[in-house]
Amino acid sequence: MNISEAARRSGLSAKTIRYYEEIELVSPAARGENGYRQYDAKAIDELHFLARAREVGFDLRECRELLQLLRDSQRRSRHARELVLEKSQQLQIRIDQLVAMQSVLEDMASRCHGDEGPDCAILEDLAGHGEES
Amino acid sequence: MNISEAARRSGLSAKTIRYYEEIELVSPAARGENGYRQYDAKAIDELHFLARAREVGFDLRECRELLQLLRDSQRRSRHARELVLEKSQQLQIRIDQLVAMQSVLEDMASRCHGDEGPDCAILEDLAGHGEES
DNA sequence: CCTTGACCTTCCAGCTACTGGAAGGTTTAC
DNA sequence: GTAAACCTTCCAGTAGCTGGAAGGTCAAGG
Repeated sequence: MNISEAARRSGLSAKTIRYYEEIELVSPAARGENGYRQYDAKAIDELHFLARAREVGFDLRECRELLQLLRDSQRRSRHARELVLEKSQQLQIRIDQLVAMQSVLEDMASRCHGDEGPDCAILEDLAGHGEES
Repeated sequence: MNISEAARRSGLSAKTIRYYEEIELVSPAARGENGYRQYDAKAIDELHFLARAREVGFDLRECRELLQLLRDSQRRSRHARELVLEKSQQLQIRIDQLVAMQSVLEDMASRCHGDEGPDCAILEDLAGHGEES
């Protein structure tokens, strides 16, 4: 199977697959006579695993760790679970930040006329006249 | 006022202030005899405005636009309001994504023993045996 | 047999928004 | 006098790709 088919099946782009090989996240693909990369089911599984791990928020360093666990028959599931719970906490922190940011935006928008005149609560807010925390 | 004091008052780092000048987000600072950058209250106001805009999620391109509005006495507050509401929607989309990612993580963690053995619902999930959407 | 289009290869550049660090000049305090 | 704490510029690196150029390969149609 060539790289574009591997891309289609794994959920990664061909570019990304080459990139993952370059940074040695996955082992170098086998090559056909013509120099084209060849992928078998096992290789696709690893690529798909990476795509899924990225989708739920793991960065490439963490993906590397997860992939090692996947390959290691001596692994402890506690290890994977810790990685997942830590990531979940990180996401929670980020979510809280975004929610807070959004509520500031909504508050500003609600106090802005949003008309054709220059008076604007938003710009006044951002300029921060009056509040210093 | 020197750059480190400007940094302290605006909420940006000195590095960031120099960077904003380099990319012409702010106009070049005045210089003292010794070549040091000098900041007055007006300059601080703009830097502080940028710090606040960044905090609520605007990227530098958007900050540039907001800064133009701040400076423009002919502005329409509708314009600023649109920017804010659009950004709020973008944040909502990102929040929804993160919440979905987190719920996948929590679900996986809940089904993993997290013990010293190799059996791991998380790794099985990520490997995606059985589901193809 | 030739061409056309869709593949594939490598390599280099660019994106966002900074941050770190080197090398060197200045100012201030003791 | 000297050490600490400023300041300057410039270059490199971060994350995770993505786009594009230049060129090789392959399958189908005329």
